[in-house]
Amino acid sequence: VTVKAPDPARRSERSRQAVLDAAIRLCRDRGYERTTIEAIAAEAGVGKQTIYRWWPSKGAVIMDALTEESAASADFPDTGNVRADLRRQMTSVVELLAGTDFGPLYRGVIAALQSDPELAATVRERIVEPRVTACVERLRRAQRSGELRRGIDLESVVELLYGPIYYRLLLPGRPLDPTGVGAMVDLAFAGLKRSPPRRR
Amino acid sequence: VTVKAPDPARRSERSRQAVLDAAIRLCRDRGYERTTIEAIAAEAGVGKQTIYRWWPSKGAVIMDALTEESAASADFPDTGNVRADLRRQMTSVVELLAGTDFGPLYRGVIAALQSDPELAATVRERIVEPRVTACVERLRRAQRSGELRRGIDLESVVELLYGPIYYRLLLPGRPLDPTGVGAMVDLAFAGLKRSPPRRR
Amino acid sequence: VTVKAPDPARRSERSRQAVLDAAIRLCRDRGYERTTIEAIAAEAGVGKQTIYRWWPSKGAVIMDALTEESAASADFPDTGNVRADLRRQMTSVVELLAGTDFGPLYRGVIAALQSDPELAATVRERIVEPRVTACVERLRRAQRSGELRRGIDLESVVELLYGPIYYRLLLPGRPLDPTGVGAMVDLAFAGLKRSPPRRR
Amino acid sequence: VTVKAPDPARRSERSRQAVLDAAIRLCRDRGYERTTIEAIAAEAGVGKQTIYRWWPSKGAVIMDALTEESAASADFPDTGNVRADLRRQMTSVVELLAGTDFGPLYRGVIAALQSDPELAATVRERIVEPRVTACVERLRRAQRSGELRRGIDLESVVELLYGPIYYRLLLPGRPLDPTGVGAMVDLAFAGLKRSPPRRR
DNA sequence: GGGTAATCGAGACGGTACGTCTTGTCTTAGG
DNA sequence: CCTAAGACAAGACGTACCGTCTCGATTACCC
Repeated sequence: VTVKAPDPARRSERSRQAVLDAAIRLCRDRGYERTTIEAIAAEAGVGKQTIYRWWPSKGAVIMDALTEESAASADFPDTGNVRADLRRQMTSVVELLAGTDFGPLYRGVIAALQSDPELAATVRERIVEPRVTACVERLRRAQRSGELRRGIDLESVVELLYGPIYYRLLLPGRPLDPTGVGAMVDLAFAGLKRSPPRRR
Repeated sequence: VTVKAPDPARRSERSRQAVLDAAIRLCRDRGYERTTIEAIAAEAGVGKQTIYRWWPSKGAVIMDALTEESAASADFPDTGNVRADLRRQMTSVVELLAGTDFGPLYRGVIAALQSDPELAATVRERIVEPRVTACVERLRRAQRSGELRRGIDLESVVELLYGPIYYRLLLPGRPLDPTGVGAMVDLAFAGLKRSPPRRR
Repeated sequence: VTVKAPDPARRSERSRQAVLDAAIRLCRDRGYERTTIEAIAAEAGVGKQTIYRWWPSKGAVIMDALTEESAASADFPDTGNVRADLRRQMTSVVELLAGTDFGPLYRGVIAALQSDPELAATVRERIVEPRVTACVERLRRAQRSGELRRGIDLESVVELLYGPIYYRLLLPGRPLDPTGVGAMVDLAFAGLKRSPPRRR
Repeated sequence: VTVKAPDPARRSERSRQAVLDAAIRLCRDRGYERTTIEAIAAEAGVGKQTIYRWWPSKGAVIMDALTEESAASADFPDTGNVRADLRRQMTSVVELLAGTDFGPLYRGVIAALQSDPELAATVRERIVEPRVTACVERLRRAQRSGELRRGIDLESVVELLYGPIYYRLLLPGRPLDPTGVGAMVDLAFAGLKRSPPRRR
């Protein structure tokens, strides 16, 4: 038995926009958790069925709304100085997460994704992977040009760079702060261990 | 009007245990999200009121259950070799998160905490802060003994170490894997940048 | 503003038949109440609009289907013996109601008509009145020929004859049974009261 | 597997009354068909679950409301004159059906019962059978005392008396009219056929 | 050791949202 | 212009849980 899929050609752009707008508006007003599909439909002036027809879950709606409003490209700058480029990129990521609606909404999506494999897949494909890939590529270029050590796993480097950001986004304690991101990148670059004294 | 607080002395240990056991059991069977207070009460053979009397939320119950079963101390080993100690410690953390029930439950708690400040505070106090503090102290000793560079913010180091773990715990893509943790610690120690050639 | 009436000349006979057939089929399978316009359209391979264009309600569709398949005339036999004619006629009515699909469908229509004046009017015109009129006429002839008492309201007689049938059709308890109809007619003819003893 | 039945001892009389009142009020205002369980719950200030817990269907609620407000006994008067007693009784039935809220509500219940066997059983037990039984008993006494012919099936007599009432209650055409009921009873008593001329 | 007060299991309660279903209208493409 | 198809706004359906409440029936403490 196959589920009858709706025909995307007949989709009402008007309703789609209304739903995404309403979702953003409600999340802003009452937060992700207290925003319901029921309320989104009412706020958007749309039948609930229209939402269920085109999105599998509330998280998916918010995901769409998120990628709609900030179609922020995953592209990395490449000025030839990888550390400067990473500082700039990570700082702008944190500014987005800490300074706009994006942060709280994204936190909600990540929370939802813990128990929603379909949403997890969407987030991976649409958010995580593109950025990982772009970052890895930038790092590879830096590695080739001798800015980075050889023999290190670049995906691990991505995690070393993004990990602390997610840590502060999702765990209570020190909330995200764009001003400290540069130092974090520098720390990752320099490493923890004491440099051996240069021989004179 | 003061809220009448229940008297802890009269609390039924039997019920408390039954609730925590039932919570763990249900979360294991159907996952955090699909576990309800209703079901915990039924499974534990306990009145719902008994749960609401002693815990503020489902997340708080799971938190208690979690800290009950793994009263894993936050203590850090100190063998004098900080890199080895960190490798051992981080590896055992990842083993707990990836190899036991703890991981999925903890993911659920972190998801819930995104919209529950009270739970967030509990997690910070009972889970995050003790470990951060213990880690910072171990790092400080290492810094004093010259194993670590001076002038680096130790809390940031903690985030650099734990960040990638939470990244892989909470984001879809590469799930946690205890075998790679050591390399990650090494990477953080060595840093990304190419070491300048030793002068001859 | 005038409602634009559809042009009957352009009506698709093919669709009309498909709808009526599907309606009968679905009512037979799942009963009147659980048959929906949605399902009729799907089963008939017809757009919903096509149904809404030509029929005002589900009840009207079933009404059409009913009068289509059993175009049973309302004509009364007239053999000169009114009691025998009524016995025959009422028995055949009950046989139709109790022995075919007609009964359950008709019950559904009568149920629907309680809250649908338009359907009520249709049923009155197409089902009830023709039969009442035919019955009254037959009774009038009987009255003239001296088989029936004079001075009795013939419409009331019709109700006395049909009433018990509808009673058993629509109320739970004794369901309709064609074998008892003759006795019922006899009872109506003879009346309840004890005949005064014939004088000797 | 047994369905867990709610405990009637814990039932809230307050809610029960509020539901029945609201049901009557809404049916009066918008009719049986357009009254929804949703609206009854809202109007009564009651959770929907409370309705679903205690009643199997909307029809059952209305049934309760009906038998609540008119706990009209099924008793028959017995003055010794059966025809007069029946005239009085049938007239008061018709007055109830034609002159109060009872009529429209009862029509709705009978409509619903056509596709709801459980409701049908309730109506049979609570409305139909008691009245049939009471009527049969009164008729039996009349039969014994010689007011009625012997050898006639008394249940059929009940149908002969009530049938025309339900006919006019449920079919479109001549609506119920209390003033004509007496004549109808007389007609049933006298029968249709011309009395044989008394011999001189 | 008897009174009394709080906790306990149980589960009904007023609510809210869920995800589904159907209604009757509207839109699109094809004949 | 009718048709098949089906998206749409609306809103009721019956279910699941929420957090509060009201019951008796145990406790466990105080006098």
